[in-house]
Amino acid sequence: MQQGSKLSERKKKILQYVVDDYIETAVPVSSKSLTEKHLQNISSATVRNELSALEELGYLTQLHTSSGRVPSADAYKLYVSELMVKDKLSDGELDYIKKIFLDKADNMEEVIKNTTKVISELTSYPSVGITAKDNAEKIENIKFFRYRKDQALVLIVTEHRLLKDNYINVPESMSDEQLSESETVLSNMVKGKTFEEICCLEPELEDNFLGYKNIFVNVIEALRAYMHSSDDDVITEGEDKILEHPEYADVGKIKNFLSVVTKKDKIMSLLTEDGKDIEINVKIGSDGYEDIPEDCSLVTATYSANGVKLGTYGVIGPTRMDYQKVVAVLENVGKVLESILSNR
Amino acid sequence: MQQGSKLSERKKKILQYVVDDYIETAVPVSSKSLTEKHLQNISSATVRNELSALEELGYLTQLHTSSGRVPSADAYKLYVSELMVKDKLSDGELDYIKKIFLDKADNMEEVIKNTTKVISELTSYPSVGITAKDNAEKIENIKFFRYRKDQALVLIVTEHRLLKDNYINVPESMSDEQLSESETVLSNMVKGKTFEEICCLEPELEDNFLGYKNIFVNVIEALRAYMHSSDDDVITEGEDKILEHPEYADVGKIKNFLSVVTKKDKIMSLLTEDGKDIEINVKIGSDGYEDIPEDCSLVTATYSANGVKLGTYGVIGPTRMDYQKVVAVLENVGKVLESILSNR
DNA sequence: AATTAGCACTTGAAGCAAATGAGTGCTAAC
DNA sequence: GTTAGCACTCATTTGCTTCAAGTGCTAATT
Repeated sequence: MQQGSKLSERKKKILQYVVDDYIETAVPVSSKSLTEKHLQNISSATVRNELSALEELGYLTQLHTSSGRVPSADAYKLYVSELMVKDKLSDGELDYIKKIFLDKADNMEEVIKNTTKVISELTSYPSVGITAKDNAEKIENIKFFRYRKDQALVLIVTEHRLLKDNYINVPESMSDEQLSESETVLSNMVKGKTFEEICCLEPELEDNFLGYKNIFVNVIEALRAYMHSSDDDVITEGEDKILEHPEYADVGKIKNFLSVVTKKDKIMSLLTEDGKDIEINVKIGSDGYEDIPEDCSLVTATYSANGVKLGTYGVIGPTRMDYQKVVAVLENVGKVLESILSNR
Repeated sequence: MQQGSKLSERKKKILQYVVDDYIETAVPVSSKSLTEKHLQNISSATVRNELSALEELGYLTQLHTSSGRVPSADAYKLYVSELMVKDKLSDGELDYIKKIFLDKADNMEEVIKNTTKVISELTSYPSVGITAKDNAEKIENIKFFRYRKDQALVLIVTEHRLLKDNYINVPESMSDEQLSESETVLSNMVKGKTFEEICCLEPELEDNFLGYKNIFVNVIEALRAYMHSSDDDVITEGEDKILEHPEYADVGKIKNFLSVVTKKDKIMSLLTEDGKDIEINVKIGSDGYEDIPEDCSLVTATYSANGVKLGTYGVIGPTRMDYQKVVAVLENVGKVLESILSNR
């Protein structure tokens, strides 16, 4: 990977203009257009020499000998990390982010859904996200709600979440009092324990369950299933936004794109990584990530609040993507999210 | 609207073959191909005469003078109601339906999600559905679960459902005992009442709330919000399946299609109607429904179990749609659904 | 040594005409 | 009522030319 500093200032400037223009117009950029728009004081021939050098260095490519230049994956990466002028969001956009999260920050599900939604709406690219599911998260309370003779909803309160999608079977012969008692016993037992610790319990082998063994087996089974289910943790939003970009005028490409975005396990593995707070990460398909289509980029940020990792969220779109906007949105969403969740 | 019986048997047969072939191949069908595939005993000239007559009657159209014939909206409607040979699903497909619903029939949400999912997967078209939200559904029980100092989850058990997505604010000053007492009072009060009755209550004006007025106001507010929210009741699945069909090779068309399918209020109004049990209903875009794109069809069925209407589900796709398969899937899903939910 | 003007060369895109062929409609015979 | 036969239509394909945008290279200039 090339170091940006190896390039002369002029080369950097020219490369920046090429990427700027290409992102804006989607048309390969020519030496002539560069001198007309940005570099009136040097001639197109000089620019051609520079472009040729940048091509040699691997930052630019040509579709054919007589076409303008197009940035390479390396160029985009350099652009995001060094060349790009950082964008600021408008006040309206900032207000929009704040409003969304203030309106609906009651439960984690809403927050997470809104995160991908906001990102997708403001960037106009499909967004993806994973919720960090923390094995070390402590359980505070467990409650059963029997809503049918043979079935109960299991409500689990943790440090950061309320889980309410787990169900267990309850023997019809069991009385409400017995169920309530088992709830108390189990609740006391799990209080302060982490998911990991609880999943490792082997109720079959223990004695202190006061006869509620099968209930406990069911609950632990449900917890294990929850911990190992990866599906619900991947959220995508605005997949159809990809259609609005000119490089996706071809149905084959759209299919290819969607076949990746809809594969939750692939998204999962792409987003799972140890990023620091709101550190922007760019992955480009043509750069060896086989789960990202050739002409796509994935730009992500990892969010935390109160030192707890919330998850990794980002945008997936054409390599020719409005990185200025995307980075600005990701950074600001992170800030708002953190500030809102911190003063809970 | 033409009556099928006005057509001679031979015309019906020919029209059926035309629609069959066109659905299969997506290519305008010619007199020659008809005589070769289906009508070896009559000449292509005779078929041409019949086709010409069917065109006169409004069942067929030509793209240009020297192209084959394409069915009109009327032809498709006649095809579905009279001409089409009813398809049977394979044992594998039937097992698939049963398995899905048996695995996850615990809660209504799952059932509903799986309904659209199964329909979409088996037909390979996008599916849509609305859950019948019955004003007259009776509430059996209400429970509060306080998971944070200032907030509680409201669990509502009705005849057919468990609602668990409503939250209320709780004054921090309120003790757990007080909340539990308010729960008992409220639960007794609503037991056996319908949503409609409860939404009409005016807690501000009543006295018998033992000082829990603001909790009750909050709950009723949440219930009203739930009853009036239409968003959650519309479910769509497999929108991307539309890409697999050759008539959607054009991105403009795809956009147009998605702009309709993603508008929940439009879907809502299209699906809201008084259909009988598993009665198949076909709406064709070019037939005056302005919310359906020109070249699209919407095929729906309304499902019930134990005499209670569950909702209306269906498929939206190109007018040139595999109606045989779609109708077979819709009918069978309805049957399985009914049988599973009836012996609860 | 860097810059630039000038020119030859490449190449995709656009436009056009001719050839192709699938399909119809119509007429006259069966 | 059916059918063979033929003229006619029209979208599609193919090959060809022209056009313009853009580069690379060389030689002159600063």
